Amino acid sequence: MFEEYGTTLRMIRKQKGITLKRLAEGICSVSFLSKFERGDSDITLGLMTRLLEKLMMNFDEFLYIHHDFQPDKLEQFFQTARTAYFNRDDNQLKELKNGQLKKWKQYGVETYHYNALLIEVYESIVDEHYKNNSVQEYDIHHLSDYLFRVEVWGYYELTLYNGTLLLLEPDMVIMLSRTAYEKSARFRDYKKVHDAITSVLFNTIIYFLGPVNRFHEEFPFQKEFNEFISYLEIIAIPESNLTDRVHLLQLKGAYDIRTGSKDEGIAKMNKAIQLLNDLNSTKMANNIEQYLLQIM
Amino acid sequence: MFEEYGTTLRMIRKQKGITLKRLAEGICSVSFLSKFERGDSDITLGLMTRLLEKLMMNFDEFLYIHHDFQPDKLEQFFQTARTAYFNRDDNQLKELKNGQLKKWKQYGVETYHYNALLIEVYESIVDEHYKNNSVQEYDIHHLSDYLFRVEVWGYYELTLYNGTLLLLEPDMVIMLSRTAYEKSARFRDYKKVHDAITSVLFNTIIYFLGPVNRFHEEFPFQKEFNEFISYLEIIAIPESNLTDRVHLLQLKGAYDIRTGSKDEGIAKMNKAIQLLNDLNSTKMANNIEQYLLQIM
DNA sequence: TTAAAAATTGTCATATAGTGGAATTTATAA
DNA sequence: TTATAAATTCCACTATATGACAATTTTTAA
Repeated sequence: MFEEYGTTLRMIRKQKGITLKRLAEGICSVSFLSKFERGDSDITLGLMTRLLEKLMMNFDEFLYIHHDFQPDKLEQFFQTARTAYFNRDDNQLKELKNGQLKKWKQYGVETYHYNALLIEVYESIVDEHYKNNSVQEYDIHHLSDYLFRVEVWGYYELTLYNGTLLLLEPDMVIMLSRTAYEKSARFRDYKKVHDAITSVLFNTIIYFLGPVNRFHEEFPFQKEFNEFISYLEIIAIPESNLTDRVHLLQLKGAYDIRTGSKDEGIAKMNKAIQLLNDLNSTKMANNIEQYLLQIM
Repeated sequence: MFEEYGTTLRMIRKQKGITLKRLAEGICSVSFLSKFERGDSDITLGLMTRLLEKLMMNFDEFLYIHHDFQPDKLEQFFQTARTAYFNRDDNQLKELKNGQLKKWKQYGVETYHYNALLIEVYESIVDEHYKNNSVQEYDIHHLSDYLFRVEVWGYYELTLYNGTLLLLEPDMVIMLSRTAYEKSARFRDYKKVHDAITSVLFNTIIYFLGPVNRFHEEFPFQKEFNEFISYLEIIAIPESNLTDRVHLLQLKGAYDIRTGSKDEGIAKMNKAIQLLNDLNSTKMANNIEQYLLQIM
């Protein structure tokens, strides 16, 4: 049986005060639209597209309403995974992982496998005494293989990579992040994907800076740092995106400190902290403050 | 004939390295998927939903790719209208309007009429010697009637209202903006609509502040100003949305000046300007500076 | 190469998406 | 109320989306 999209459509149509006959005109027959709206028939993608267009509504919004104001399954998956990760809820992580593994075995579709891998990465960070301690090298290799193969990176690939990059080797991160930047180029005007690209670039830079307890060591990634900063500057941050700009300022400050220009770096980070406090974004300000303290 | 969605699906499937048989498993027959992917058949909405889910892709992104990386028709409409408005291109405005009027007459669907109205509002602002000088009162009434009637405001209603509110009477704006705020509540986790709500609230506040050349007059909208500011503060601006926070700071400054607390107001606006300059958002900083100069 | 396996396409049968128009219900107006 | 029109549903029918399985092409592996 099919989902009863029609009833949702009818609700929307009624709200807009459009009669069934008028909506159908030029698209399909009145009798069929009636049948569909009552939930007595599924509908062809082509017809649905044209009906929604006439109702001034896009597919995403329609499905959001239809699913009782819940995001789509893919976003729900990433969202719950992230939430479980932030809450260090290893039970939920395990449950999520098993769900994906089950689907992988059932259908043999690799993407479910990658999803399980993403969660495994989360698990290994949350639980330090993780059985395997590190995620199977074979699996990681499998995932990066996939990412290299895909020709256009969309929301899925970017979000997947974003969650796993912390566990990859530097060489791999350099190549994959560059690939991510290049192969998502066509999506740059599509907000959701654009945000995902930006996020990948930020995480890449954070990766190269390394954990705070190693800030006294030599910094071998100057070239890479500048490469990814330049991607961000040239393409990703419009003047109006102040949040990302503050974030960038913070990272540049950390870079200065990392490479010896302590005073400059501290000045930048303090400026970022001050900006955030001026705008009452105190939690974000505190985070940077903490970070700065740990570095010093 | 139908659009050949199938070929796009095939491309995506191949990229992900998933075999036709595996994608079809549990959803539809192999032979049908093959036929669909070759463009020899349309497909039911129900099947398509499940196929895309398995490919880890949402509808919006799929259609974006299918339409050669162009946004959907609705967004295109609003986008081109706004662009023509900013460029003061009255030829394009006229063309757009006629397109919508034509569809209105052809189908009798009122939404096309509202779209034409939106553009008429733009025209009347761009061309001061506009024939009717002001948009027909009857039409405006018709539009606000619609907005009052709709029970859930989505992206369309919010964007439509956002573009026309400047020409409405204060009483109407108070009621409609409040309605917009309340009746879009269920969408607050849906980014696109959330942004549209925020934008409506900002424009409402700007409306009440009035044009710069009347800043010396009495300010009769204290209550309303505070009402809409509170909506913004409570619900609309998460800590991470610095751009909106700066914008809010600017408006609070303008409010102070408008209501007599000059020094306080100037201080706030200067702070906003400084914040923007610190982040190299010079165009935005200049805009505020211009605004401040005109007020004084 | 070549044989075997895997993946895709073609053929035909059937379920169901979709149509035209009559019948029914609902809204409108006197 | 009652008559009239408008909107929706019902019904018989057609077109096409979808399935089962055989035929063909492509890939894999020796």
